[in-house]
Amino acid sequence: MPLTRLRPIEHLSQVDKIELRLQEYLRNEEFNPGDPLPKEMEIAKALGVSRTAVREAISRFKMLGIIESRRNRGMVIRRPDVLRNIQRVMDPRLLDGDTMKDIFEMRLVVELGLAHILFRRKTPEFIEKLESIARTEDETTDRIDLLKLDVDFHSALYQMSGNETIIRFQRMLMPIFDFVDSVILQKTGGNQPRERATHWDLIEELKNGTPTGFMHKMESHLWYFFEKI
Amino acid sequence: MPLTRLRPIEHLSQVDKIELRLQEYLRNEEFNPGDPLPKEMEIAKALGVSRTAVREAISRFKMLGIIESRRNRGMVIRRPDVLRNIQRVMDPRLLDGDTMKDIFEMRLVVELGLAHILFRRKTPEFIEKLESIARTEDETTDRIDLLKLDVDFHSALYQMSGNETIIRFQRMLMPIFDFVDSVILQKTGGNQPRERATHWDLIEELKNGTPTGFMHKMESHLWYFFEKI
DNA sequence: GGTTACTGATATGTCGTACATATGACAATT
DNA sequence: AATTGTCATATGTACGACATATCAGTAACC
Repeated sequence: MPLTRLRPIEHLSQVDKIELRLQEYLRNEEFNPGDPLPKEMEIAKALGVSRTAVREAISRFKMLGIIESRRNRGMVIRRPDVLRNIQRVMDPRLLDGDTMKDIFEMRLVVELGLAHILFRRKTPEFIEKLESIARTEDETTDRIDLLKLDVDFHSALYQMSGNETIIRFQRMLMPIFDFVDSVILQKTGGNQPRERATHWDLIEELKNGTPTGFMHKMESHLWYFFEKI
Repeated sequence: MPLTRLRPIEHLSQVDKIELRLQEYLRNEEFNPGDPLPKEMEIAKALGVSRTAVREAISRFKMLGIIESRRNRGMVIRRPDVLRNIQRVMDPRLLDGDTMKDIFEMRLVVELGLAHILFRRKTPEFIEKLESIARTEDETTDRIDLLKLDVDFHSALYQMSGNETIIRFQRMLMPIFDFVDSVILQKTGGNQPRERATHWDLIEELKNGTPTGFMHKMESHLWYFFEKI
């Protein structure tokens, strides 16, 4: 008897269904930030469900930052913070290995692609900051401190991009980077190929070189990460 | 009188406070996917609040995909889908201009950085697909269709990366890309500089060239977008 | 006249309770 | 032994009640 023909019944909870309806309602009605929403009771009546269930569904949209409710005045559409929600979920414990690998690879992609923007936005102050970090690195031997300084250096590069979304993207993914870094460090025991470009090489290229040259240096710098992936 | 010294009183709702407590609880207890959570009533008792409020807070975590509740069996920690939550929020209407600009710039960064991965993962099948799209473009004159084919071409490149997160990242940002594309198209009236690298140039480079060469071509290809930003 | 204080309607916030119901474990039946 | 019945359980849903912040309009006050 071919039971594969019997598709399992979708059984969404009431709240799930309300969530879907609201989502579609929000899309179709073309709400803009600041626009008021109907009252909870009106929505409940319209959907034929209890206010409790509606509140649970709406609470979910509050988590996403799409809806804000002003006590006793009603609810309004909010301008959501795109990255906030990922940040909440960026926990190495909760993600599987493949996803983390992908995310880390994406970091490499972004850092390579960053070159052009950096040359466009670089200033003496930023260069000075990078040099300051590199100098501190020269005086540091502790492995943990060096890892932290490495993070600082790359963070400074993101900062230089001036792109707030990219900066927050990096900050958000930091837990994953840390995790992967430490795993790789553990695997390699800290041994690095000698031909690897250093932070000083990157700075020099940034000061007197070209975007393409910088990208090559960065590629070399990140090479052994590529290898590990 | 310096009223700036008076920090406004934080008045979080009960549910907001519960949300925060749960967040910290989840982090501290080091939950892994599949781990069971205490019952709603137990949580309510422990926090000294009503079950209703607890359910509203938990409902929010269900939105993020961190918690899943199995009817009458209890709640468990779930492996969240990192990008799902952004996707829900990626609505051009809800984002402000600066954020969209940043996001679009990030797209450019990613596409430039993609070069190395592409050379590593390219196959005859993917090249053929790109050529097929480019051929269709040659036979198309309608502006809207061309825009769609352009999207297809770049989507195919993302596909080639084989990185599921990057692919979904692109798919997720599609609404923004579309929006910005159409705005730029409107501004420029479709006029493009003649020296701009074409899709055929990119394909040729991908077949017989180098990652660096490809990046240069891509840079040229995307140049007029850079200009607009 | 303009500020202050009172008052009430309103919509959200919170709670308690009751009941529905899917689920898995265990018992009963053949 | 395998299927079916039962039962306790924890979540799902609903309703009603009250608390309370907020705003609007009104009254009182100097």
